[in-house]
Amino acid sequence: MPELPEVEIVVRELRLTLIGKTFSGLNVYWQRSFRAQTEDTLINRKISRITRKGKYIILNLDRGCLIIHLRMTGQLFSGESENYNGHKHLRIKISFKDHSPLYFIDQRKFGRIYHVDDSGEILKNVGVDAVADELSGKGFIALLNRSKMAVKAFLLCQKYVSGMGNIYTDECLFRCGIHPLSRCENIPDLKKAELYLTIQEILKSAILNMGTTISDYRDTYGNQGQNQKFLKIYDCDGLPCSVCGSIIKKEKIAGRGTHICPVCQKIY
DNA sequence: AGCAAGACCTGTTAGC
DNA sequence: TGCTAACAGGTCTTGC
Ligand SMILES: [Zn+2]
Repeated sequence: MPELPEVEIVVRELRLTLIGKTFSGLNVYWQRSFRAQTEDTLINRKISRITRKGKYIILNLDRGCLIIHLRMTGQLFSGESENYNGHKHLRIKISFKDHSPLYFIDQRKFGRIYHVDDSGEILKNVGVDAVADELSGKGFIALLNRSKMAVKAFLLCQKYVSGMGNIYTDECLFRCGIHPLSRCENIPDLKKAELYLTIQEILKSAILNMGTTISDYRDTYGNQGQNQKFLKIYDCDGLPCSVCGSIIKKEKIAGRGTHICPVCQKIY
């Protein structure tokens, strides 16, 4: 469910509610949702800093860190407004010394919370964050030049650039007129630069719109995003393309449902 | 190297 | 109406 913009919203909210808090309790209701990869205990650890890399949320503690990935249906609720005890999909409840809770709700059980000494092992195969300052247009073009992969698979795999998921990949490729099966290295340089700028623009405006809610996504207060109102290709199969009027089609590419305008998007 | 398919899960919807 | 198959914002692993 959540891609970079949705995770960024969650991270910004967690910074306001969790920084400085000390753990007092941990209840795990679905064992596989929680992985302790350290001998240390969470109780009495204090949250100092909260960061994000791609779709990973990193709670830096006074010793070690807690890394959270929401995968398809994971949700974090601060529990300020509502009580989620007994919720059908409650997998983990974290309590703090000030008695405030953090609930991890996850219908499909794909999400994970890891307690580790160091984030290095989990993040070692995750590429540079798509909206990080370290990723320049030049750097992005250099990555594409080194790959013979289909561009959709390249953007989804997280190894080179992290944070893009199925929605934003389809949106960015459509807006650039690039077919998802195009080989990265074959895309013209001008189009590679356009793709970089489009990714920045689409992801950053989705953050301003508080993320995309198709069905499950909510922020930590339970609010839906607004960005779904601005999607031009994702979930638009059967509708006319906003640019040329052709009927938008859907096919399976890189293992995912992929939305394409058969006229606007060229295969390179 | 790159790709496809299956696994991990539960719930909703489309089609017969 | 009721059953079944397909599908869903994501990784992982395995095997060609
Ligand atoms: Zn079109």
